[in-house]
Amino acid sequence: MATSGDSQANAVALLWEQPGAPRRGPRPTLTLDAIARAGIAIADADGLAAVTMQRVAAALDVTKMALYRYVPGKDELVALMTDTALGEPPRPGEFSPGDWRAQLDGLAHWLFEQFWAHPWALEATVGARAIGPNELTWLEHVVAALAGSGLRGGEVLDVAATLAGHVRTVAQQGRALAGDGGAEQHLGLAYTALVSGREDRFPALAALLADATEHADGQDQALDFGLNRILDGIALLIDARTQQPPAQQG
Amino acid sequence: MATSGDSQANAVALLWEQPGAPRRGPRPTLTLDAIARAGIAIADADGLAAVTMQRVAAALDVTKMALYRYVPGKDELVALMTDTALGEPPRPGEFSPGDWRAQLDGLAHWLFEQFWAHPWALEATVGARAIGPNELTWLEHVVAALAGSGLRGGEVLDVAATLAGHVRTVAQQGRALAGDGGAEQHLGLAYTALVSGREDRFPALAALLADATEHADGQDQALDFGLNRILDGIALLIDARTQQPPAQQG
DNA sequence: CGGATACGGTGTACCATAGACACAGTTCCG
DNA sequence: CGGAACTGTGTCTATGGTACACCGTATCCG
Repeated sequence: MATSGDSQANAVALLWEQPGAPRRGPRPTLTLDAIARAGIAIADADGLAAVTMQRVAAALDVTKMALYRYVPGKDELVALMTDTALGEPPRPGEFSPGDWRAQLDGLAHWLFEQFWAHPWALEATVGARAIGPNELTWLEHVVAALAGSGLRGGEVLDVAATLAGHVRTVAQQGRALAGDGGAEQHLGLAYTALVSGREDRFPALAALLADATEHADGQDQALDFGLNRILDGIALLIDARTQQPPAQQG
Repeated sequence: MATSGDSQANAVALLWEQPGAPRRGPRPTLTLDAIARAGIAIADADGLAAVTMQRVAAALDVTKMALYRYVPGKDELVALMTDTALGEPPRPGEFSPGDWRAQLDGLAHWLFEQFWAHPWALEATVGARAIGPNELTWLEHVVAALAGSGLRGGEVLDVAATLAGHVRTVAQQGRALAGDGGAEQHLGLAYTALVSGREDRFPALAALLADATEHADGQDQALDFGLNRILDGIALLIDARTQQPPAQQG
């Protein structure tokens, strides 16, 4: 399992190729989808570290070496799991046509739900990685929502990145707390434990925590708060663009 | 190396405890800082996967088991590396006092530089993890910048999360391209390769890419673009708050 | 219809890695 | 000066990813 190498290229091929089939020899017992789902079940239950070739194979009643007939290696298996777990994003254009803000909001919430349901997907999508069909479809919908907004191409991609980044962060922070110990319900409490006894070193934080612990807002609020700030900022730009000669050369 | 367990608690202790010393027995050959720096050098050069106890130990001319006298395990070593690599954030209040926007902008850029210089830190900071002193200091500065802005405590933390999330995302996307193959200079090119031949499935994306490939904006622009949108959105909220009876009970 | 040919699953093996444990050398305290 | 605390080392185990040879099976071609 190498982080480097061209496992990325292999993963791309695996994620994008059709299951179209030259049939010869014995019928395969497994399918890529079944393998992915077995891995997802393990990762959902016990985390990404618990996903070993051995365990996935055992869940499918084959030996681990059998898996290598379907996936080139573990990296590619994880990439496959990730895109499968994501699932196909909804088409927000059908529900709120013309309302880019509602569409982006919906897409962000959907993405959050996926990361929330499969927190290991956060770990699986750091560093250089292959982009799967479902992930690209999500991006397609974001781009479609912003078509005709007056934003330039690069800007649209940047908007998508900003949205995805925020969703990831909130999902991660929520899971970092609810995930392992399960004891701490709010990020503030984790900070409070660290700041406590070091108020001289973190005065602003200490003051904030002393005042904020009562009306703790959960991760839902954290998602919407940042999301609304980001969408406000985008709206500002779009408004500026649509009231001017569109997009001066630059 | 277990992702689960209470390695988090151990890491917290390791990151926060003073090197204060009961001295007896032979003088230690190493220091936590030297170990962290050896690990950082390896991770910078060959990625996080290349950081093994063996290799870190070899770089310090000891056996790998000697490291276990200093760190409880590899997870804790990585946590230590991460906070050490981050380094102490600058105090933006000294340079632009009273200007929260300039301060947040500076803090975000600083964080981006750290992640850019140590891309493995992105991988090291997913999932449940311990928060180190430098990371908390960064948060302290963000909170200090927003003190007196009229934002509520939870909202301030959410702002910090949004900023950090955006920085992480941009750093990650930039590295995902520049990192491994080094061939692709812009995210758009990676997308183009995938969309190409599937224009029917990704029409909006295809149109965007066809039009946007020339004026490609690098990761610097991606950072500033999203950052400005986020800061615009925050400014909107702050303005609204400061022009009204401050913070109706929520 | 019968081999050739591909293909799928298995068993065995190898290597790298994280970590446990007992031991031996070293320094300080009383 | 003797023991206690501490440091680095050598050895060992378990686990995980993956290569390879083998054998059985289903399909294709003549």
